[in-house]
Amino acid sequence: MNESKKKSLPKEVEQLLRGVEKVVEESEFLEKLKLGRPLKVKLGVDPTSPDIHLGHTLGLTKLRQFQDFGHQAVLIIGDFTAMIGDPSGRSVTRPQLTHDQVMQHAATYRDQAMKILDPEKTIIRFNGEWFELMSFEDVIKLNSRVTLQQMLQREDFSLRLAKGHPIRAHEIQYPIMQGWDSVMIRADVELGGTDQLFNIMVGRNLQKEEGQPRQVGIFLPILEGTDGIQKMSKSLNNYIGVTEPPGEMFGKLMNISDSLMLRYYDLLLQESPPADTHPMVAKKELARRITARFHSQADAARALEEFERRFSARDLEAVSLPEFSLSEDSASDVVSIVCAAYARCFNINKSKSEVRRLLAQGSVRINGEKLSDPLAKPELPNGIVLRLDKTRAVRILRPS
RNA sequence: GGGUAGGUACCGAAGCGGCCAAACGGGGCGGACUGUAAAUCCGCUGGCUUAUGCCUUCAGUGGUUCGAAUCCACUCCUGCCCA
Repeated sequence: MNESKKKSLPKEVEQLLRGVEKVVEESEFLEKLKLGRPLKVKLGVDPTSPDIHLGHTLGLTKLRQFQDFGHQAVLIIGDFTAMIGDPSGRSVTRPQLTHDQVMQHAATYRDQAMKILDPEKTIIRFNGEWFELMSFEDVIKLNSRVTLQQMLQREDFSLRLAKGHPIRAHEIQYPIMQGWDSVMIRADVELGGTDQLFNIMVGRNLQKEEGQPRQVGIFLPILEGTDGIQKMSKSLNNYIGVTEPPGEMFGKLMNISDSLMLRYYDLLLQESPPADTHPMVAKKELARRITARFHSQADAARALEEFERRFSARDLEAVSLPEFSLSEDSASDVVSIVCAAYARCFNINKSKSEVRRLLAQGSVRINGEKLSDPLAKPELPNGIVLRLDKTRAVRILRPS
């Protein structure tokens, strides 16, 4: 190791461990860094859904940091593990996906991950590469190294056990497979959320048995979803996707609670919110910066401006809205119009009963006036704004 | 394979022949108040060309009954105990 490298090491360690919740084992990590070669840093992702959200970005951002220090990032796309679904933190068996579905997700997933990682310096491996080749005999051998008790100690399983909920045999394969990935790529470091503790430890054990140096587990905090309580996840619908349009991303961020905002500052920006600032102002800043990260400064500035006009000044007229064209002949009632607007402009299927409820409760408005009569056939001149609910409105377009 | 307890709406959970589209809680949604925050309050939460109306739902299929989520038979699924 040369002199300059030696000097920069403390800084490197400090940065790489910033925002990290736990390291197993820190001393081993320091030893590995002193080896003076690029470390193989593994991050596994399961393409169980086509989108990645802010929760995933914690791991990706950390991986990027490793890349920037010259380490080798290995992104494992768990095409085989995704078919099982990680049982971590789950109280029910995940629905099983076909390999085709998984591969479709994987493609979009990779693109999104590369928004954060350096594509030139990232090795991408699919774990199907090795699992596909294993015989049943190999699988049995692999399984013989782990005891059922170890598996069942995990909270998610023991809870299900206690509650009498089923645990299917394939689910306990998951940690074994994830661990085997580490063996196959000879990982030096594996990144993961704190909920990955068990899975990553299995990797360590398997590596040891294979005579490899054990990987170091670096555990990142779990990002709460927009509800502020549960882990951000697609299935709980409390996520902010990295490909969401700027306006939506900004809006979702503005909708979080103040206490969650502190958390997001901490985890996503790795800093504290500005002192002596109104929470709302701080939140706008958070929303702006995160939006800028996944879009552009200009997009973020526009999102902020639109937000202020729309929600602070309550000026729907001046804001860009989806356009809903109404054909001349259709003298439809409000219910059908609103229903169609939801469907065409927002891809949301609302039943007519549901729309009637919204009407009755005063959600639908024109010029701030509530339209509560479902049978009404209101005047809807060209260009007028039809408010559907708190966050959605359309501009009516009539062919002239 | 034997025994036993179960399978109810997004989730948990009542109901155990008519008053059941199904209590209650959670979640979600809408409204009021706000900072698209929190807290609070009110309302909604199967569908339908608003109808003291009709249709589809209580694992599935058949049956008993004027009438079934509720009773019977078989099937499928799950937990627990035994093998």
